[in-house]
Amino acid sequence: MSKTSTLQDVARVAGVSTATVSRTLSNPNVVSESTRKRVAEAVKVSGYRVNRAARNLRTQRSQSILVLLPDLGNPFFSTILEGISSHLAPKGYSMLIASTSQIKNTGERLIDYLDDVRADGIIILDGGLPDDVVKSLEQGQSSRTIIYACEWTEAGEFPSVRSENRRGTQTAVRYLHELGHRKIAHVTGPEDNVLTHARKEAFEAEIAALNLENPSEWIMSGDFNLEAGCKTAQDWIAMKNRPTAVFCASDMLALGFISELSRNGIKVPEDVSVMGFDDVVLAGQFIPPLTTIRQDRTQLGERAASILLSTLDNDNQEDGLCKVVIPVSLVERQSTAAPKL
Amino acid sequence: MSKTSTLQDVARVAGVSTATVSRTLSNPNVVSESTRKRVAEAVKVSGYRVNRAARNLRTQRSQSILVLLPDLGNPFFSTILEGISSHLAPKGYSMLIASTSQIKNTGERLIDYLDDVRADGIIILDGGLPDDVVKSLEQGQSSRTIIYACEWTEAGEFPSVRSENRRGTQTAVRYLHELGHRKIAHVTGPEDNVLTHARKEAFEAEIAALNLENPSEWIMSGDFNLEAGCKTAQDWIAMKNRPTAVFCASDMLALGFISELSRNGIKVPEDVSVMGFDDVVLAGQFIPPLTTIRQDRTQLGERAASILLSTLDNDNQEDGLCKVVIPVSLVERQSTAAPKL
DNA sequence: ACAAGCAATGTAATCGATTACAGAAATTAC
DNA sequence: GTAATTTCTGTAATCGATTACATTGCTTGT
Repeated sequence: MSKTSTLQDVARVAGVSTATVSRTLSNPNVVSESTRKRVAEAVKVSGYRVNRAARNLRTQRSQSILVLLPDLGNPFFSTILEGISSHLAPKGYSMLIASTSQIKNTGERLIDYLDDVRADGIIILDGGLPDDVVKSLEQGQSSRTIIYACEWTEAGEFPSVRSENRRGTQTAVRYLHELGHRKIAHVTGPEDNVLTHARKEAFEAEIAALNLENPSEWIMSGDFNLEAGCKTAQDWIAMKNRPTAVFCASDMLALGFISELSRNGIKVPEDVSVMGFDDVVLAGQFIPPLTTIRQDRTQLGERAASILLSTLDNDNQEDGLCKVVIPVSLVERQSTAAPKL
Repeated sequence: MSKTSTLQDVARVAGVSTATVSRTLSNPNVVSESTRKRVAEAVKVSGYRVNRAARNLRTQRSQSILVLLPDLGNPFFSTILEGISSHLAPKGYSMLIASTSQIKNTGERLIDYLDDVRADGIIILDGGLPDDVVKSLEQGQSSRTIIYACEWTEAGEFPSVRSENRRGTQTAVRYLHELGHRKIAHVTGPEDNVLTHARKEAFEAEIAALNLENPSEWIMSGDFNLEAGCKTAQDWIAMKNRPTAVFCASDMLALGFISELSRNGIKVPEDVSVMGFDDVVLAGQFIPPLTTIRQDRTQLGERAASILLSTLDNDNQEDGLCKVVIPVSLVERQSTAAPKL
């Protein structure tokens, strides 16, 4: 029916050339006041909308950013997405989403998104991309239009935004120590994850610094999810020499841990103190409310988006490979207490 | 440096015309065996990747779908997204994400995404879009390329995929009734939501059918989140004539409800039975594990995507305004029990 | 043997915006 | 008054793929 009108149509109505219309739209101050009005009017009557496909072809820009997550089903990431999106939308950028498992399955190459003119940049929330994929991304100047958020990779050089994982862990351990705990255990995240390593190393360092007991069974390997928390709680129950406090590498772990203990009649924090990391919405409402280290996930997303956009727009190379670290904070709730005598 | 190669380049290498290359790629069986090989070889050596922007312009298709959510930060939707994405990716479609609040803020018109050639179709997860927005979408044949998932709208005619909200609610009430409860309350979702209405009406209908008591204070208006659950729990506590069972319109509500009760020393299910709706990951791990009505959110997303894609591809008009309803099921856990005598 | 049909390929128009370049008009300089 | 600028606008090339139409050569039927 009424096909959407093109620049041509607007030009005809306004009685000017398409070049003038285009200029009026993208750079109003180079045309005269009068044409500006005429064109504005013509745009209005014809209901003109720029055709993105055409613009994208000509400019070789897509005005959209690809966000890569390890797992779409995991609610942990939604807040980060919110942060990213809130920065992108006002600047006219769209947000494309894909999961890394998808990428692996379909055999798509990430770099294609860029070459393709499907995306102008990529925000990666998954530190676990295969090395060859990362290497291929690193080539050319494309590495500048890629940024890691939350997680990062050691397989290549990319700008990144992350939380203070070390300081957060240190804070947690010290807090437990100050409560009087001397037997502190750690439940880690998944084996091959950068966050897991960072937090585990920081944990061990702090335990050493405080001169605390550290049998190897007190480092329990888990995952970031509830199930792993339940499983490791079983391990804790089975221990002869039980730690009086457990620092979990994620809130979900901690919640699973607590819930499994509770099913076995063990009380938190009376019998054991449990801490998490993240401060997900639920942490404050759990029973008991969870003491945890708060990561500002919204800001994580916002900063990543903002850095990416600024390098895209100004292509100011000086910025270099920036690495931004977002502060974390201790949120004291009721899952922790002084140890029983 | 090495600019990505174009169809022209491939054509030159293979010694054929661009038309032939294009045909080989999109419709291999119309070219001869020998050219097919030559072109395949040329594509490989030149590392050719189709330029999406160019293709999009020519075909007036973007090979991407816009998904609109009410609130990106809400983890409820991530599983639906997972379902959508898993269907889109293998078919070569990308997934664009925007939140409706964004749309309202930036004053963007949704229809533009379609006119724009930014998206070929839209999946809407928010039944609460302003009426004028919905109306504008309904015009033209664009209404066919829009589908509501999970929620829906009464302001226009669109295909949709939803869960059995009525039957789910009925199941919940009957289950509580069979446990022996005669005083059953309902905590609703947010005021203006279609799911809220559907569940509330179904609740009232079933209460009437079972001939149960139904004072107005037993319909408590809430929201879908934890906070509302806490607030309404206060209301329950303040009641003189307390219901012995509470059916909440969402799991988050139920979890908030339970956690607030627990803070006040009231035990679930001993003192009151609480049910939710959704079956979020956490429901099974909460203390106590939550009895709830399970919605298959992955399937919700998958079906929506699959219907949308099939109308896009075949544009088989016969399908008409389909309305798919996905079954729900009762998940019996430990937040419900027979009432105290 | 010749028309008709088919298969494979090439030529060139096309999608709709952006922008380099050029030209016209108006302003300023001296 | 003429040259030099500046300001504004138009012409036309361009981005890279797709595809209608034309062409060529070959098969097939009678």
